[in-house]
Amino acid sequence: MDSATAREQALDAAEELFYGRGIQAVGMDDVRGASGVSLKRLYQLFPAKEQLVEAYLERRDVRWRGRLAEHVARCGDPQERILAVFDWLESWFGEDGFRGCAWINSYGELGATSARVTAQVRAHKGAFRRYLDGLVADAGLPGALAGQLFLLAEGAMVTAGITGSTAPAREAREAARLLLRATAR
Amino acid sequence: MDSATAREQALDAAEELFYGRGIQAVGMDDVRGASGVSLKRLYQLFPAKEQLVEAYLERRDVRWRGRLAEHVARCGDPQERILAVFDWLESWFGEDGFRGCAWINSYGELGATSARVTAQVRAHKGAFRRYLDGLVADAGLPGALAGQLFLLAEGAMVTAGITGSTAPAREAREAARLLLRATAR
DNA sequence: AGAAAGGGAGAACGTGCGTTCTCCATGCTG
DNA sequence: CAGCATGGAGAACGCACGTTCTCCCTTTCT
Repeated sequence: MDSATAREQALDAAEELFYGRGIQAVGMDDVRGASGVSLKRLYQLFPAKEQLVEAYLERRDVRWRGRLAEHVARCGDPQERILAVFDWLESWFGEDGFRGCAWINSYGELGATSARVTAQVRAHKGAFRRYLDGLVADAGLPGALAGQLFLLAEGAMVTAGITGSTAPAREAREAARLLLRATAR
Repeated sequence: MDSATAREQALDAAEELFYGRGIQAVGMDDVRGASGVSLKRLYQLFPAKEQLVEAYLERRDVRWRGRLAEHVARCGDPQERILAVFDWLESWFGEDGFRGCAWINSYGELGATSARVTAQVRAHKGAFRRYLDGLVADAGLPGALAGQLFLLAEGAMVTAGITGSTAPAREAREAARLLLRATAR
């Protein structure tokens, strides 16, 4: 088996297990079993578990923001694009196996012990925040709105994860709509 | 040493350690060292670590909601009371050792493996949500507003925890103020 | 064909930790 | 004083898991 595909398979298994069960609850042996990549090869590709965790978060970050941006870009109107963020959240919350935001969960698990994980969580949230900044600027709205939308989105992710409901996305969307109207005047 | 005070000392130490370092990163021996309560006694009081964790979350829930309600009750005006929630969040975020919401962090750590912890997180968030429901009803505002305020508060807690800044509380307060004005008419 | 390198399966090693046990000191009861 | 319960200190036990090692098979190069 090719080394690049072994890496992908390992990351596929790691993502499903880490996200679904939590990072600390998953052993390297579980990753081996789910991926079919032997322990020897796993440790060649990722010299320690922490590096597998980092690679998991990094790849998921790229994909997550890509999926969001792709969905949002389908909207032409700048204000609609802002609301489309919350529509996408709703469809994400409804996916099988949804269990909250991977970065918020990772922060809860490892934020106090791993500086690398904390840095990756901050980087991910910073990138999402800047993405919202861009959408708000494109709509010609004041920058302060982006922070408020960000908080709504984060609150929705956390609440959807804990309750298992998609409703927070719609509530956040409605709040965002009101804030847009109030801010645009 | 009295059994009741041993229990309090154990819980004091457990709370500081679990909240500050994460639950899984803290061993029963750490709790013993920090509390001065011997292992034998610890296991008499809490037959397993999970029960110590539950007692920690439960006691913190009562205290957390008590402190919030106490602060909010100092405001006479019903609409001001709603905004006072976010003022209290800001002072909480600024406390030494603040590291985000204990329940959100616990959910990230143990939500996938411990049904008891998940239930306690849901109970805590449900109680906070109902508290907001009450404040909104007292102000004569429509119930849908409470859900939006709840999401703002949750987003602020998560973001303050991850970034270590108190700013999310002010951003959430400003968003809440706008939603109040937009909803009140 | 023979040698050598690579990889898989899984045993082995070391450590951390939840939990229990041993041993001993202390203080109370008859 | 004898005896007994209580509790502390810390060793001991069992297990899980991150990491490494052993053994064997396959493939490839000469």
